[in-house]
Amino acid sequence: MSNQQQEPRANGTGKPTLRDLAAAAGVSFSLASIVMRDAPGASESTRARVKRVAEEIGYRPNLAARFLRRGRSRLIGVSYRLNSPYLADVVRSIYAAAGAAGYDVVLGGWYDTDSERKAASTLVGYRSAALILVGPTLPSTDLAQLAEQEPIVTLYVRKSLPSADSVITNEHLGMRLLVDYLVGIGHRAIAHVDGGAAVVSEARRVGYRHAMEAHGLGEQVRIVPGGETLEAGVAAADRLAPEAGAHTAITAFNDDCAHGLIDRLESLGIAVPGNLSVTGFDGGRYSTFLPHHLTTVRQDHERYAQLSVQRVIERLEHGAEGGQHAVVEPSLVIGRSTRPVVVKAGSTPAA
Amino acid sequence: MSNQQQEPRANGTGKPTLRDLAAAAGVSFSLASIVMRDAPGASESTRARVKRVAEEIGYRPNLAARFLRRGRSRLIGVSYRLNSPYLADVVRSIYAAAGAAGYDVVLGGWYDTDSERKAASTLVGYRSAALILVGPTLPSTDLAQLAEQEPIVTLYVRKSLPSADSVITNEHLGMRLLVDYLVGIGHRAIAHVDGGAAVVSEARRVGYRHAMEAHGLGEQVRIVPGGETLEAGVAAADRLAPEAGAHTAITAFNDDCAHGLIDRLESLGIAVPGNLSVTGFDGGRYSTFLPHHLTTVRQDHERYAQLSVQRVIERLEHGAEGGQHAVVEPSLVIGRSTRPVVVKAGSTPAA
DNA sequence: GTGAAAGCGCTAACAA
DNA sequence: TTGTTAGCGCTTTCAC
Repeated sequence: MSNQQQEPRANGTGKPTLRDLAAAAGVSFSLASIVMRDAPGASESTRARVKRVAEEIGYRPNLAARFLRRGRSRLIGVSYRLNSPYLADVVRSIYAAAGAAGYDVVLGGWYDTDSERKAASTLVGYRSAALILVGPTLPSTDLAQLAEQEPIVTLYVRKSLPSADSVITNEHLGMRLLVDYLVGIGHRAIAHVDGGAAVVSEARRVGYRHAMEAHGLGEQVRIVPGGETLEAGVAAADRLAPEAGAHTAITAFNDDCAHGLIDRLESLGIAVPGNLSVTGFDGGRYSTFLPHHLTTVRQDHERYAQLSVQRVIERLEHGAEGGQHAVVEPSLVIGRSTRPVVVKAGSTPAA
Repeated sequence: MSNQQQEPRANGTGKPTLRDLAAAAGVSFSLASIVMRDAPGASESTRARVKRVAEEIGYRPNLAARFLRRGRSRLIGVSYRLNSPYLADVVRSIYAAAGAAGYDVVLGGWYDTDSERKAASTLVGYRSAALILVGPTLPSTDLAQLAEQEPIVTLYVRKSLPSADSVITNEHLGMRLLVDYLVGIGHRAIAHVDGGAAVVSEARRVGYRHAMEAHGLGEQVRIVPGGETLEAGVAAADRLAPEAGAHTAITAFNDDCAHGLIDRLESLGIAVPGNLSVTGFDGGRYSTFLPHHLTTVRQDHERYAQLSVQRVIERLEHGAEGGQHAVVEPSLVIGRSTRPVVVKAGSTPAA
């Protein structure tokens, strides 16, 4: 039918341009543009025809040109650590939330602080309108620099920057849920494996301490050096083994740490939860995973996504100020890594 | 010192442009451009000064403008399924390999076939020079359409398209390694839990069958319906339980399936590896994870990344034809989910 | 509905 | 080293 079988102009990229599309569809350049961006000003029939031709010749709007021309874009840059299944969940939800609000998402993946810096820089280079940094490890100075460029919101991590927003977990509550639960099933001697250099270590440590004190167990507070990895959990187990009898439960810094801890404890002949109850923290995809079925606290990743996107939109569209910090409440998940304290015959449960 | 404290022009985005940078640094527009793209033609001292000023005023090259102007870009689009820790590994390695070759990477995350289609489309919209599709689920028709636009290479999955490249696993070898190992430690009655609709199911199933036949165990071949998820593994365990005594080992379709299988078997009182040995397939980050220490085959994700990037470059820079399929050999990882067959007193090991 | 025109920020080639 | 220039492909405004 179309007797104007014209080939895409050799324009360097080999790909058809809007001008090619207009020619192929027999409409004006402007009309083609109107159709492709779903703007008003074209009849339904033309619209359908142009779209069909676009499909035929494989035309796709050049996003670089579009963004360039549009200036400030409806683009949210999302930077996140590859390789972390927990975070991937939230990224997925950000896609959904942003899409619903008419924003596009551009991803920047990273795996260490250097690559994170580069990823953020690239995202800014794309002239994203705002940045969502998922679990950033960047120091405040870098973050401050980014915050000067565009609104940023950090997820899971709160940095003390006047202009950055954040969505974070109520770490204290999380630890309290865990300790309350353990105390509720009879534990008293509960130790905590610390997160070391991890950003939220202190919050969890303090949360643990407060929760213990709230139960009048201040004397029982015991904090063991640890970290946020499987390996750190393994090392902590070695550290704990000599004093095995002294505790009946351990709150590990996070799920990975708990997994490492449990694995090593069992190798050392200390059964979990038989001899010792262990809890995690995070509630990611793999944490309540078979077969440990960790007792842990779960985070509602979708909520994080919604809050962060909402925040971005408030700042972008309603000119809201930065510096707000939303707090998400975690919830307790009871697994099989904990069990009630067995009261020895003849002894009385402590007060 | 710099008495030309001029504010960034209000250009809509609020961000400094190259022109602002040139003015702030007191150099010409062209020189600033030369410095920012590390092109020859500027003295070291100027270079340093311009870079410093760029830092000061927070100048970042507008990537959209740069790509637009450059036409065909040194940009590789990588589409991958969010939420899969295995794949994130390879994405990370693609970053490294691409970076080393002077390419940038733009990520497209997805979570179902629809969003995968959209992600791929966006990547093309960015005028990426080539596409690496990690574990695509897109049907061949979509892939063919993409392949018309630019070179594509599919990872882990081979589709029968004349123009697409792929990097895939030697599934047959993987299954053979597993079966050989099991037979070597005395197993004869080895069943296979199938992957169902998964793309590579057939290859693994056939690999299993061939390996069994190679050992003269064709009679023992038993294939149980399964799938690629934890849940599928659980269901398969239920299916296998009634005939528990009939097998001494199971090769599960993949690691997730194996995990589900083991977890359910143990709940049913069938110890792994005590009563039954189980193997996985994949070797991702979480598969040889504590505490199952699955016996499985591992894939060298870095190798996939290197091969795919190399392929992209061959096509882009040396005009190579598509349609090549690189095969990566997996390697056996011996864990704790398998153990030698215990020969019952009075019986003789079968021939 | 059309057609013209300006210009987003940049690269790259050129002459000075 | 500099300044100039011509676009990359698109959006958007305007008069027709």
